[in-house]
Amino acid sequence: MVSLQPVRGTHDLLVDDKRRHVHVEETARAIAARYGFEEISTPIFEFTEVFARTLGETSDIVTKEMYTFDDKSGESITLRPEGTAGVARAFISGGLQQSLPLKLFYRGPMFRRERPQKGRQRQFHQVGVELLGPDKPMADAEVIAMGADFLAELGLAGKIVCEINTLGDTESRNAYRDILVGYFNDFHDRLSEDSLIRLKKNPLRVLDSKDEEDKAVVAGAPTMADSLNDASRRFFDDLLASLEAVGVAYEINHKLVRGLDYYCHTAFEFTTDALGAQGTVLAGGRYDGLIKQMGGPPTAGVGWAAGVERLAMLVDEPPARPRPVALVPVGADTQDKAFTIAFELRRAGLTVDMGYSGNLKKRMNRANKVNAVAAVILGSEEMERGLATVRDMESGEQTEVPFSELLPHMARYR
RNA sequence: GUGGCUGUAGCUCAGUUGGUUAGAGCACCUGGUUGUGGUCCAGGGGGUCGUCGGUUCAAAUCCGAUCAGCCACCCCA
Repeated sequence: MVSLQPVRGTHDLLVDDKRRHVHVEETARAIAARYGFEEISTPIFEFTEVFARTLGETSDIVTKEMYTFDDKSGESITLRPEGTAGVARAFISGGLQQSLPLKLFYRGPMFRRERPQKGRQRQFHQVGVELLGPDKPMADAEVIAMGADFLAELGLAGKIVCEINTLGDTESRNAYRDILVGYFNDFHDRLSEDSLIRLKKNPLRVLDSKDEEDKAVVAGAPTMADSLNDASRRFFDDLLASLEAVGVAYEINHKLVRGLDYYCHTAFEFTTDALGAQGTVLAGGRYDGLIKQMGGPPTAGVGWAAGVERLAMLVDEPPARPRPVALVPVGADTQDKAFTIAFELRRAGLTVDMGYSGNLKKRMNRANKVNAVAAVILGSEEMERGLATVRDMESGEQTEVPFSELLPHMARYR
């Protein structure tokens, strides 16, 4: 019995759930297309190196959350824990620097071996975008605005806020890190165990600790803003101005940091309080150093990824599926004719459902179950007279329609 | 990886201090209607009570382990 359960943290997407997912993915793709982004796919597994090198050797994802295995050639393979590294790798191996700037959209499953909880699974799905080439804040603004539009299109504008911060360039970030470490070292005895570890591995992350005592210490900490050099400051100011110009509401959050090493300058998160502890629904930032670090040509980039499961939980109802016309043959001798009519209607663009067995009552029952708009009833008597009975499932009204007029008559149910 | 809560029919859940054949609603199937759905009425199928082990004359009920789910920490979409 145990073997018939899905693996922990994985889920089947049965029809209703799948519809919600598709709705989220399709609106993301539609919005991305509106911004000139084209969809690509990269493999769901890569050589382990691709992720280990780019995500940062100390990140939690690399150290404890990757699904890594040796394949038969002895190569270490990893199921992708996120999308950007694979896209960057594809950019390099595909020689895409010739077609910059590149606007890419992707969607698909990601894998992280975490303890499941609300909004967190071991196999989950993301939609994401990457804008490669431009190093101007206008690009960041475009990408963030696209995220905001996407969420608005899903009807989530009121439930979600956009938080934004800057990590500055390398110089600014290093300067800030030193100041921050100096500050936190004075509070060594007040910081939580977790934060002491963060202080060593990634000091910026102490900033978003949930521990109450840590928060008190963090409240008095110097902010990134004070450590920004002129270029970084201007970059951030220009970005904010661009966002305002296109009407994207945001909140600056000086404590917002990103978990992955490759980010610089812009970091942003769209969050909600409707999902418990996992409130981040769409997040991203700028990663100018990533592609070079992987061995490619120096190439700037900005992007984000959004969690499809989390968004699907927030969306009220996906659009209803189209209501079909039901074909209802009565008696074996009308089967073939009904089958033919079903195809004619389908080829005319109608959604048609025809069952495989059952008497009139059963078939009407099924018509009702599939929420049919109309039923085309065909008995031997009708067939002899060269017509079918069309029943409007809403009103219950029935009309006899000659075969020759069936297509135009049914057009209203399209 | 750590902690708390939970596991009874396809789904949502009852199940009284351990005590006979484990229940309800919804869903499903059949009939009332030999060519007419949704409503209504009547009937029916379906559970080794997550799994394994223990305590007991007796376990869905108590104990242990294990698996899974949920929630939180951690981390993140």
